Amino acid sequence: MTTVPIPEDWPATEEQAHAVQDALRARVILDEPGPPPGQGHVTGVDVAYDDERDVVAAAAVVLDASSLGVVAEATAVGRVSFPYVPGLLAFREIPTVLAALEALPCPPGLVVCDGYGLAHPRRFGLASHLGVLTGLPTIGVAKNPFTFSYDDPGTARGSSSALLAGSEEVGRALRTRDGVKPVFVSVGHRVTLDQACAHTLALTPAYRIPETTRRADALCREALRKTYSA
DNA sequence: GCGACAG
DNA sequence: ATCTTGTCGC
Repeated sequence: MTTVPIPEDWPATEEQAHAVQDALRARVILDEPGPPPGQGHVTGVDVAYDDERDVVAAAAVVLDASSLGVVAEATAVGRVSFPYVPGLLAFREIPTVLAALEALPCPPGLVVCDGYGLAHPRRFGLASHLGVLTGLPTIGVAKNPFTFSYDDPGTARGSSSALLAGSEEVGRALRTRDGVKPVFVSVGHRVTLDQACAHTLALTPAYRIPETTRRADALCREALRKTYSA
C-alpha cells in the first residue's frame, strides 16, 4: 500500500492551524436536515497511530443504514501530519482519512466521526472540517465531554441533555445504553443536531459506541498492525 | 501563571 | 491515542 503524502500547504504551527479553521468555518452548512436515519449508507471513519514510527492508519467502513451490515471498506496509511493538540485534532487525522474515503468503491452517505464537530473551541472540530473538505454530511460522536459541561441525562437509552459551552448548546450528551455513560454528539456539516442524535441511536442497537466507529476502529488497528510485518 | 483538554 | 492480564459479571 502506498503512503499518503502530507499536503504541501499543510499547517506547521498552531497559529497556522487556527487560521485555517477560522477561514473554513464559514463554509459549514447548518440549515440542512441531513439524510434520514435508517436509509442509505452510513460510513464510520477512524485512525490509529504509532508516533514512534511516525505512522498513521485510517479506515472508512460503509454500512447499510438499515441492516448495519458492512457494504464496503477501505484503508490508507500515512505519516503523522501534526502533533496532538486539543482543538487541532483534525490536522492529525484528515489527510489519511480523506485517502481512505477516496478509496471507497461507493458513495459514503453520512460520515460519522470519532470526535467533535461544532462542539469545539472555535466551532470547527474534526467532523465539521471533514464535512467542508468533502461536501459530505457529517456528525461527530465523541466518548468524552472535552472542555464542555452537561447535566447527566436520564438513565434510559435515548435520554439526552445539552452539551454546553457556557450557555451555548454546542451538542448533546446522549445515552445510548441504559445506565451507561453517554456519548457526546455534535453536528459536523449539513446535518441537524436532532438528526445527528437520531442517527446515533440508530447506530447503537447493542453498544455505547456507534457501529460505524466500532467497525472503523477495528479496521484501522488491523491496518496499522499489517504495517509492521509487510 | 497553573491546570484541563476530542484522539 | 497508547502502554497492558486477568478478572468480575450478565
